[in-house]
Amino acid sequence: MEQLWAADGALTVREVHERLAGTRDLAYTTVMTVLDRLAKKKLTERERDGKAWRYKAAAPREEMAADLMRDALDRAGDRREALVRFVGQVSDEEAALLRDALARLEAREG
Amino acid sequence: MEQLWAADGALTVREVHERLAGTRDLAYTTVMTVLDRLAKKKLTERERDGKAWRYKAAAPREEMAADLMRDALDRAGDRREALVRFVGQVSDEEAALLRDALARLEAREG
DNA sequence: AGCATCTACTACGTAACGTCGTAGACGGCT
DNA sequence: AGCCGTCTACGACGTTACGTAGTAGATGCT
Repeated sequence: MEQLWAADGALTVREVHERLAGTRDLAYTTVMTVLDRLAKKKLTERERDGKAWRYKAAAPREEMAADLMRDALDRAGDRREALVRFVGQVSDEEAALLRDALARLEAREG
Repeated sequence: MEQLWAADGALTVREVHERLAGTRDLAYTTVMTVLDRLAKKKLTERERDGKAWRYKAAAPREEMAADLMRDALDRAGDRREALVRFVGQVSDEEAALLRDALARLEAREG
């Protein structure tokens, strides 16, 4: 149900429901409940728009992924070991991306 | 229930149960069920030892963490962006560890 | 044969999640 | 004013995962 991230800005329940109508046949209230629960979990923010709520992702998909990676790392015990294993699993391309990201970080922080 | 990783090698249900007896007051069968379920999920391997099973972690805690990090990354959409955000969240020390791990990888793979 | 040990199977409560329905509030149109 | 459509709030149900545990039955030692 997180294809809401695929959509762009802040959407109302109706809009999300309409966008989903093509691929999935969901009740309007289903979409509502999900959006509401996401909001409760702070994964989504909402603001009033007339009588309706307008939802938008609290953080982009990529931020969520990064958060999950952090969580995983935090449960590792030996961080060094976990990181070593992680980069060992990663594709060459991803390793390059990582190096790049680290380089940028260094540049930004000195 | 994953303090089984804290223990070292392959343990039988009874042994795990005994080790846990100090901190948690669990029924023998509880330990058994958990170990069995972990085995079903391939998180643990078991081999016969007389009539008993002897369980050992299929992968160390750190490997599991690395796997989770991979999973998270795979759900990211834009990997580059996710990695950038991830290194942005990471502590200086962890960034250093990461750099180190990448350097080793490079050395090993050419 | 009897007893201890161990496994397999089942069960129960709780929690999260996807799915949905009903009830009620609010605003526009006639 | 009264009806109708739109939207929300809240509750509900099935499924799955998980922690906990009991019972039944196999197996092996004495």
